[in-house]
Amino acid sequence: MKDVALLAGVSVKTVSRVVNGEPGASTAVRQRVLGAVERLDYRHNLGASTLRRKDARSGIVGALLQDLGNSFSAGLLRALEDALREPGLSVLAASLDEEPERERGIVSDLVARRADGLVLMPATHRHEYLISERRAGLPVVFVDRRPHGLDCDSVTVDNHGGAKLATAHLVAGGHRRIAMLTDLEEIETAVERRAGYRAALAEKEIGFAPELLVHDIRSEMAAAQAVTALLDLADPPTAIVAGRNIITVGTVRALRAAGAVREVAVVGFDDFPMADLVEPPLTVIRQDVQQIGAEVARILLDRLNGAGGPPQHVVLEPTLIQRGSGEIPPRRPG
Amino acid sequence: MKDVALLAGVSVKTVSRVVNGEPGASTAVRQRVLGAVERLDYRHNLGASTLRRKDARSGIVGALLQDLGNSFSAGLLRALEDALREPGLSVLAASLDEEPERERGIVSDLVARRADGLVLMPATHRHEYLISERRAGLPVVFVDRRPHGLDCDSVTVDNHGGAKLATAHLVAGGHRRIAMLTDLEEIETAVERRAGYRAALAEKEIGFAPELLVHDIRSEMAAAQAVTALLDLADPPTAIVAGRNIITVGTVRALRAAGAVREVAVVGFDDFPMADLVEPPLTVIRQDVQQIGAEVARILLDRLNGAGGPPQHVVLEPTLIQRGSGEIPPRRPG
DNA sequence: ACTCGTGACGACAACGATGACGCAGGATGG
DNA sequence: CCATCCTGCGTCATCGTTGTCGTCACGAGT
Repeated sequence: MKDVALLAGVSVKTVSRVVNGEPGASTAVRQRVLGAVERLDYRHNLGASTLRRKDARSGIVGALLQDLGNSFSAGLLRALEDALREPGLSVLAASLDEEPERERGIVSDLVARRADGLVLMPATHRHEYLISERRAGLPVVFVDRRPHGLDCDSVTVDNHGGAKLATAHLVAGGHRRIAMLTDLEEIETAVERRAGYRAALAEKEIGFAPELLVHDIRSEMAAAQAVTALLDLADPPTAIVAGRNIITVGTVRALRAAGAVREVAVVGFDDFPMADLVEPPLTVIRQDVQQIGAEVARILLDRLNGAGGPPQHVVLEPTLIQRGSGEIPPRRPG
Repeated sequence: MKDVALLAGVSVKTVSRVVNGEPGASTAVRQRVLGAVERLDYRHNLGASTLRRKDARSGIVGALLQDLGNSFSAGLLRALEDALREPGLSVLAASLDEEPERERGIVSDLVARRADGLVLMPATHRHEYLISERRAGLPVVFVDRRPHGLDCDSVTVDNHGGAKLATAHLVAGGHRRIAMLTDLEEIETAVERRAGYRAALAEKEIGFAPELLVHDIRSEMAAAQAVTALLDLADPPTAIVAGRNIITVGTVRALRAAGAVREVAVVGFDDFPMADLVEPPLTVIRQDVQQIGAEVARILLDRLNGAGGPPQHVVLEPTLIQRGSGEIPPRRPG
């Protein structure tokens, strides 16, 4: 910038004025400065600028999601990006992969970068470590999972209601032996979905069969193996609720391998792009990622605009999309 | 930092030493400083730090992809993130949506942020505007599309070869009336794929039928409509090469609507998660996003480590994954 | 002619941090 | 006992930019 000032024959402050489009520079000077900028390939240094400025917005928002490669996180990221672009915010995205250490590391990196806000799909279970950041005025919005030990905004989906909806739908279809497959015990959404499943069974007065509730399933392969084992039971399930994206895939794959794809009903949690083209077309519980992302962005932007008030906890209702796999009737025993 | 120094009874420089883990601070002083840091909730300011430092690495890499919500971009982002995490780099991700203006805007933002490097899946067709950045030492790696008017690293897929492979596979299956659907005329990968299709036809001495080559298809719906129109031809195609992810989806949907899903062969470009569960299972040309991402990261890290030398142009070969949809034989005429 | 306002611009300090250097005091070697 | 080195820490300038305030010229109003 000094060089530009020298070449244009003005002071650095004037260059600053021109670069920032501030008033107080005549057209002639402006032209000279812009010419010099061009000739010297000068680039404004945003870091130094935010350092000096009073309000000091870095223009960065951190998006700490579970896995940027899966369609849920990716869709959410995209929705966030769209809503944050207009106000001039950039998104620094990271995958946490359920690793608490990574979460803490990336959060502290973002704090050091003076991010304007954080969107967090936490891998940790306790969030007290964020209290000091919140007190310092950092807006944090939790997504998909609620904060614990920390009072701050969140946008979640009614997992309990969603799983209940799925299970009740199968019961209404005549099923009594309904299995459920979920992720790690310690993941909150998985716990809620299990609870929803049990609540639906209880409401319909169907006994809970422990052997039909399988958890700690972390991959497609694990899901497929679990399903294969379930089918080998003396009294196998006639329907399955798949607690998550990849579990649904593994489930369908196992059913297909067993030739049971038209015999056992399936309802998956989480919709995905080609679910209607699978055979049979998949009935799913859909969480609207667009809407989730838009809500998160709305809350974050409000906070950035100085909105005070108590934390908001938005809970969105998932919907049941019937496509066929969930409407397969139970096989008549014997 | 001043406050911390005051509370700990030392100079700011000493605080700096402790915070950065530099030698030259006794254990006693270190403890006092860390205590003060804790009490005052002091956070290191990375912006100020990189401003002052000589080497001035911001630790940010920009990833400008087409659409973070689609599985190709998302997978690529994930692969990049994984490779860049270890050397301590964060990824600032953005979707370009084929909009040249957006590309320029985001690039200039990243330059102003002093990003350490750029990964670019360009929406623009000419890249001279990056010459000055390159000269200033900014590493830029193009991905999926080659640079034009600029000599810099790139990692691409052999689109011509991939499309040729798909087409030849259908020809080998006995097809003669093979349609191809591609994206916008101006998108380079689409152009290459069309060329590969025509090359395969020419090589097998099959006449090119203009009515079977449809382009400027931008959505699932457009693809579906195009396919429906193709089926209504007097001499409809017996096989279709779908030039892209969403085109494949639209194609399958239209075939299904027409009840022709077992009559017309389909080979799609780009694999996706549940392609084997679709009915019929989809034969596709797969681009290995993991590998692409890893190559991009490798080149970028080399450049960051000061590797000189001429630009590298890595071209990866896509592979044909046979699953069924591409192996449907042609319907016997009449 | 004098004041006064206004617009264009510059001088200077400061944002938060670190590099270069300096200085005191104790350990070391001859 | 002195020269020398090392350790531990402080002082100062500086990174690139902008907020604050001052200066100067010029035109208008009386």
